[in-house]
Amino acid sequence: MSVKYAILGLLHYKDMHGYKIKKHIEQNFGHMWTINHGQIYPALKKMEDEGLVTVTRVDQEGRPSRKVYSISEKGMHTFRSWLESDPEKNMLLRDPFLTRFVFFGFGSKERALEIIGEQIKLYEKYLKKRQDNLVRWQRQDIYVRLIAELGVRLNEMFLSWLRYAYHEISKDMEKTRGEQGQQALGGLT
Amino acid sequence: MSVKYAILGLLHYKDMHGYKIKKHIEQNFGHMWTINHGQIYPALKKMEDEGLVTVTRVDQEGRPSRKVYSISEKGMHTFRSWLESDPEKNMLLRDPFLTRFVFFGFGSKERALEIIGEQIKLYEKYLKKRQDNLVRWQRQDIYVRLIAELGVRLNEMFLSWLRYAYHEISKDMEKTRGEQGQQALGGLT
DNA sequence: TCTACCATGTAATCTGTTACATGATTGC
DNA sequence: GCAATCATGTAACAGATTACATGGTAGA
Repeated sequence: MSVKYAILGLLHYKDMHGYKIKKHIEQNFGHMWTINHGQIYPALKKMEDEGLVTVTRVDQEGRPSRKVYSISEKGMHTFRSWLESDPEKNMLLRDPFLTRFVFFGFGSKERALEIIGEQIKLYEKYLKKRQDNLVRWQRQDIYVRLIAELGVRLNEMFLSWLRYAYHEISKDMEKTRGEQGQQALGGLT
Repeated sequence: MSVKYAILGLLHYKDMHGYKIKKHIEQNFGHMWTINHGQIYPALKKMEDEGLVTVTRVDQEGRPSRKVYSISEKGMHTFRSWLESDPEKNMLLRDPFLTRFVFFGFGSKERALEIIGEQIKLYEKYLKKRQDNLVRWQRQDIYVRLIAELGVRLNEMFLSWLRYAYHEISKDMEKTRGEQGQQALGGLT
């Protein structure tokens, strides 16, 4: 369970509660790691049972109370042996937008441009967020800073590709104006 | 099941057997989609039961025989309604290398550089493959060509980041020569 | 008034990974 | 001789998503 080790890693920096862990991952590592709250709460509970973390309930005024977790000695050892051992696993990646993109040739170009336009807006928003991160992480741990830089570069590259794609498809649409239906299908390898 | 729709999409181009589908995805879409054969064979079977595809057994000399799948009318309709409908799902992304990278500060810099060096070699290999794809897809369907371009750009960006990271960490190592242990931990948000 | 955000949790379901199972051929 | 590639499949397990469940506050 890589979620487990990732949480243990984050708890090295500071104590956190489940909701915060999720927000933190989205904010800082969204370009390399996605997560649901349905994974975090059961994971934290299990880690508590295993003695890897300890909990303190913190009540708040006007807000639901938090369960703040701290890493234990045992948790640190567990984390360290994970960090030092282990052959790398494969990357897991599923991007529904790109999966659809491949097959845009079987639908209308107008719809394709519409969907690409939405992605552009979305990634413009992400880019701002990641640029903020970069500033915040500038004087911190070198690895976290490098990860933030990757986030910005990745986002910039993806945005520039999206705009290029938009442009290329528009061009192609003008070229084939008057014609209709699908393009000729290429011969797949 | 996005695996299902992706297979239906591929079968629009040409008939394929399970093993080929896997190879094809790895070769052409590895930068946006990873897959195991343990997903493909059961999916194909299920799709056959649902009447989305038809099968033909093709015997070969000196090799195991293949089960070649073709998309049916029903399969095309199913695919088309998927393509046109549907709000986008979230991206699923898990990169074990980057997850480890974030926490390299808790291990040794030498080990970090070693692991980064391995990734550089790996992505140099991938880059070659993706550049080959780009040439092969140059005159094909615009969307597939654009996806191939994304693959190359993504790979180039990642490689340049890896080299930059390697350099930055080396620099940092020299700066702190003589000192030992970990860096100061930054205050997380 | 309605949406978004804060904050936790569980259960059912859906997906993905790994190991087991088999076995021939090609290239180093 | 050994590893990789071709080719299919299943079963057990691990991991991820969604919906259900609850409920207050802040801002548009």
